[in-house]
Amino acid sequence: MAITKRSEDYSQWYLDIIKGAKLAEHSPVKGCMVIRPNGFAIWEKMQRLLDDMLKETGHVNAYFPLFIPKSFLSKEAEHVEHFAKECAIVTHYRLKAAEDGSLVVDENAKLEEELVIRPTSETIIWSSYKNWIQSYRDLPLLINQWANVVRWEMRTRLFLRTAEFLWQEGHTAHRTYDEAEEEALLILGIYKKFAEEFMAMPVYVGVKTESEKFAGADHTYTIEAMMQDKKALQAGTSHHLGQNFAKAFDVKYRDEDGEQKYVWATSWAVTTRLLGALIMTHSDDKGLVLPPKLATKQVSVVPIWRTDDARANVIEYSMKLKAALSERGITSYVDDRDDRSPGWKFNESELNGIPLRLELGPKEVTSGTVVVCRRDTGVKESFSFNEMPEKATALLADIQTNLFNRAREFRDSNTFDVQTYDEAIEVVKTNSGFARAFWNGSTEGENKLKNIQASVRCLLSNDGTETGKCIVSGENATRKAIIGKSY
RNA sequence: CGGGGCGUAGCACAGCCUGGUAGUGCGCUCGGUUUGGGACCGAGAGGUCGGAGGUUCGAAUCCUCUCGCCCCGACCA
Repeated sequence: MAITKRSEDYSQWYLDIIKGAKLAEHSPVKGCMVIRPNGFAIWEKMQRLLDDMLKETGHVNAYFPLFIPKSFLSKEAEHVEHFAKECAIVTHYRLKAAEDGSLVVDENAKLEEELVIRPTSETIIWSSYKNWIQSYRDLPLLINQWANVVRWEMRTRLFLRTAEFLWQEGHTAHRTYDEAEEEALLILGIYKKFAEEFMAMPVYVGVKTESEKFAGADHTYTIEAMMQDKKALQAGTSHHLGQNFAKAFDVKYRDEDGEQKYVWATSWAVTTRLLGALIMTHSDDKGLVLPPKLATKQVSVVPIWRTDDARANVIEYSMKLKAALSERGITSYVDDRDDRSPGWKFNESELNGIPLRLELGPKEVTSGTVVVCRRDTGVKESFSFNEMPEKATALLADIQTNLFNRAREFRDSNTFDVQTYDEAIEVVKTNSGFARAFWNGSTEGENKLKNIQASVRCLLSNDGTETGKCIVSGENATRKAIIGKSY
């Protein structure tokens, strides 16, 4: 059920799917995205689930300004060097009418200090933390915000890299390096769990190389997924910021021993890119495929009739079914529009990724049955009306599992363990997926990969039992790298 | 910023090479028949052919300029 239609032009294909399912579209504003209600509903559900996971682990939400004084950004050297290249800047606060009636910028309303529209909020948040943190008793500080950010990318791509995007960004402060490390790993685990259990998207978990890490971080953890065209997508990152921002913003606390110490920090984020990841992991030629746990409507009920009498009857049964499903916590809708044929409704629910479709016509009413069709496999079955709700629960669970297993098998069968650099190149060049190999983390090795548009996606976690030779330097290495092309 | 491609009806496109009444499919409106995998028939509405200039009796078509979009690279969640 994978993609066949446009595999040679995957990005165009998935744009078609998105358009068909009316999830999003390019905005009149260059590089930006309009998220339609259908798409936003999925994002809202993802937000809710992730927010719950964060709150369960002691995080709280807050909100910080959209505008950042330009000078703040320059306080952390690596940070500014990276983000300066892609900032939108507010320079004036007023327009006026020109002589020809058009609106022009009022040069008298020039800001003394320009404001940067946040590309990320470390700097504005740490300027607050300076005042909030005085004592070790104020730590840890575990704050998250849901917000929009702007990065003026040279090239944008719907969902995956828009000029403005929505995200959650966590910013925490801790007493010790180890405590910050624990936090960064806790979040990494939450991201992995969210991706795999809710999105049914398997991810490789690891650490970024020096050249790929977040600007201003000590080190960056990442979850990396494989899309159906075998390219990698960075799906979430968790950064250990060391004391870089604490020092840049002079955030110190008085410890138990009476000493003034800089705090240790983390930051972490996932974005509306996850919507793209979801689409590109599961969808097929018929349209979206949504994992049941993220589908806002899990079941579509299609009543089928010819006559008005039959119509009243099948709709009554459909409503009963919807109520029975609702009692089991399954969300559904009855598609009783009489200006669309059943075939049209079948196709539409598939386009929109509804995990289960129930068909209910005069035949079923007579026999006391319901036909059910699952989105992931297309398999149709018939169950008695009374056992349907129970079967639906089981089927939804099975679809959730099946989507994950299917995606994992795809990824695993397209990840190749290689022993030499040439083999790794071969894997990437033939678009066969990911190469996995020992890597000692040299920047020189990474630069070689750039020549073929590949990169080290992450260095996998290391249980210490296996060692080997780095495929670039030949030196001993303890970690394996995932190498591939990425979005 | 470099290299390609494309701008024609709400959407997808043909027509351009070789200048001569503005086309097709989907969608939309109306009428009828239909409805178990995107129904069918008939009638109808809808376009300054991205913009400006030029060549010509005549330009969607040829020439020049310009604006915009998409793709590929550098950049990136």
